[in-house]
Formats: sequence, structure tokens, C-alpha cells
Amino acid sequence: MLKSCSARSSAKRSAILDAAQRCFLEHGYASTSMDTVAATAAVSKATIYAHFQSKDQLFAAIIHRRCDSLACAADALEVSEITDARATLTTLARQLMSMLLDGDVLCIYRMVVAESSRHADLAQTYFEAGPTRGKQRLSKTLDALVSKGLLQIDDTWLAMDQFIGMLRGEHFHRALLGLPAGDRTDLERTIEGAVETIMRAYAPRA
Amino acid sequence: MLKSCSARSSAKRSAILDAAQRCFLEHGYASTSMDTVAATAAVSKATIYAHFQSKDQLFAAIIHRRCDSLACAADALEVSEITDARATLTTLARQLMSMLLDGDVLCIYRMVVAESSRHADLAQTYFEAGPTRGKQRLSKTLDALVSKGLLQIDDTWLAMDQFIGMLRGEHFHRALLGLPAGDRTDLERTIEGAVETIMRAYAPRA
DNA sequence: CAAAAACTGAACCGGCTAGTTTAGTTTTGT
DNA sequence: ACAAAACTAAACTAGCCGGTTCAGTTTTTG
Repeated sequence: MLKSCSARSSAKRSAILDAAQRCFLEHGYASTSMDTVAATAAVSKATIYAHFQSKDQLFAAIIHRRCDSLACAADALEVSEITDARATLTTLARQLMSMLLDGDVLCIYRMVVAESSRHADLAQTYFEAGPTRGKQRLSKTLDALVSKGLLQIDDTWLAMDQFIGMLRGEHFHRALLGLPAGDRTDLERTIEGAVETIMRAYAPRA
Repeated sequence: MLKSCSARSSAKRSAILDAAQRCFLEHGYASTSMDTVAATAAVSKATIYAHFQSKDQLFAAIIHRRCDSLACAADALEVSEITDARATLTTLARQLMSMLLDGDVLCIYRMVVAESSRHADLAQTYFEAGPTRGKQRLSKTLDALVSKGLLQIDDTWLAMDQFIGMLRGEHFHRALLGLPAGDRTDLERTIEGAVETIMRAYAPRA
């Protein structure tokens, strides 16, 4: 089997990944030097290159790792009891919103966007681990609502896309660009609005 | 008045802006050197620095210029005859979609996102010239639909945000990350879906 | 035509960066 | 205890880039 070398070795590896992640998220890929990563990780630069072939591969390793946790977060999106469509959608919306507006999630998204032309494969990986997987997970909740007769939706994938799209709206847009965000009231109105619109558009016909 | 110096001077200035824009859009800000810009513009590097104080300011000049044209494009969004809500929304959606998915528009958006932490002011300028101005323009069309009794909307700004959000959805997302886009049928379904959802959610009560 | 303004091309500076090397130290496994 | 594996610190290579300078040329302007 591919043993993970010594305990020390893998500890250093983790330290490097942690440090690099922090540096990249804080200052971006291009603006982070390998010396900075080494210093932050309290590790010699030679050790970094013993673990990772290049800066690019270190970047890739971090994105992949973040994608794993993104996927986990996506899988965790769930509503325990489904008895009321409005309540379920609202819970879903709140979970999604706090996830979308999370600082680190925004940072990684920014980086993937910025580097997408140079790291097309990473963009693909990210997209599948994050948005796609999340949407799949959430679509199931919509399916559950449909099968209980609480909503009437032909294409739950499309509906989910619409729901997420409405939630992102201006808030996400501003956050992504680092502009001053609206207050909590504003955010709440966005959530309520999206829920209300979905409710009306997909209400079961009487 | 602030004369634009000699004709030659302003010609060179334009050449520099054009070349820099092409370089930046193609390879990104960080990956474009001033020597490359000079070579592309067929101009000496000293001339560039005679017109622009730094690479940053050259970048800013380009973004501002693009914002002007973005604003114009936003102002051009319009529906001539408003007699039918569905038709109006569909026209609007098609205009918006082709604008959002335009290659250059995507490129500039990617750059603004990438540089937003280092050029917060530019992000602000961009946001106001593009998304905000466009939304204002489009909200008016919604207002017109409301005043004709074709739709019933309390908050047209919110409704517009929702409409745009639904349109962006997966298509825009994939395009932004440079991933293979869905086909035209897919796109058409997104448009129809968004229109349909708005129609249902904001239909005038009988 | 002559002075002023604008441009050229190439050399140059200072600084930063990815990645390597080396010689020596610490840790690990047996 | 001892050899192999992992790590360190620091120097080093080689290259790129933003920005400046300068001596000389072209263009504009009056």
C-alpha cells in the first residue's frame, strides 16, 4: 500500500497545505511566494519541494482538498423534517446563503475564477465538487416536496437552479467583489422573496 | 479646455489602451508585462509611461473605459412595444443573456473579480456601471408592465434581481469558469423557465 | 525653418520569484 | 546503535518585470 511515510513527514505535509491555503486565500495565488508559504508553515523551502513538485501543484492540491470539504458541506445540506414547503425552502435558503457568503468559500471561488483560464481542470473539479454536487443534493429535497404533494415541479433541477440563482442575486454579487454588503434585513428579504416566488410558481394546482 | 495634445499623441494613447485591453483580456492582468503591451501597441515602453503613471493606472483606465461601454450597453436594453408580459420578458431575457455570456464581458468580469481585493475602487466602479445600471434600466421595463396591469409586483427591484439571478444560473456559472457550455436548447429552456416562473409568481390576481 | 513636443530603442536598475543545491542536523525504524 | 529518511538554513541560479534614463529621431506647431 502507499504508506504515508513517517508521521513527521505527513505532519509537515499538512502544515504546508494549511499554511499555503491561508496564504493563498489571504493574498491570492500570484501574490503569494513560496518563501512566504515556507515561513508561514515554519518549514524550509526545500521541504515544500520535497512534497510538491511546483507551486502549481501545491495550488492544485489545496483546491482539491477544499473541494472535498465543499462536497462534504454540500452533502450536509439537508432538512430533517419535511412537512411544510415554505418552512423547508426557508431553511434550505438560510443554509445555502450562509454557505455562499462564507468568507473562505468566497475566497476560493474568487481564486478559481481568476485562475480558471490557466487551470481549466481545477475549475472543472471545483464546479463538480461544489455547485453541481450541492445542487444535486438540494434537488432531492425538492423531489421530496414534490412527492409529498407540497409542490408541483416538472423539472426540479431547473427549479433548484432558479432558487439558487435568486438567492445569489445582488448580495452574492457584492460580496464576491468585496463591496459593502447590505444589512441582515436586506438579506432576509432576499430569502423571503425567493421562497415566496418559488411557492407561487410551483404551488400545487387546486 | 483640456486639449488632447497633438493628434499623434492621442492616437498613440488609443493604441496603448487598445493593445493593453487585448493583452489583459487575453492573459489577465498579472500575466501581462508592460513590454508585451508596448510590443502589441507597436510603441516604445517610454511612451506608455508618458501617458500612464503605472501599470495599475493603465489597468484602471481600461476598466473605466469598458465600464462606459458597459453602461451604454445597459442603457440600450429596452423593449420597444410593451403589450404582452411574456413576450416582453422573453425579449429582455434574450438581450440580457447574450450580454452576460459575451466573451469580452466575461473576461472583464473575471478580471474585476480577480483583482477586486487589490482594486476595490474599480470593483465599485464596475458594479455601478454594469450590474446596477443595467438593473435600473430593466426595472423600468418591469414598472411599465406593472403600470399596464400586465404584472403585479410590489418590489420591482427585487423581482428584477430574481429574474436576472434565474437567468444567470448554471449557464453563466459555467461560462465564467470557462467550462464547456450547454447547448442552445438548454439555454432556451433556462430563458423560458425564468420567464414562466416570473409570470406565475407575479401574475395579476384575477 | 526653427523650436518644442512627442516618440524611439535599448540599456539599465533594483527587486522579487520559482526552483536547486549543498553541507550539515534531526528523526525514525530496526 | 546505526543507517536511512526527512528536514534545515542559506546561498545560489536564472529569469522576469516595473519603471527609469538617455541619446538621438520624428512630428507638430507657430
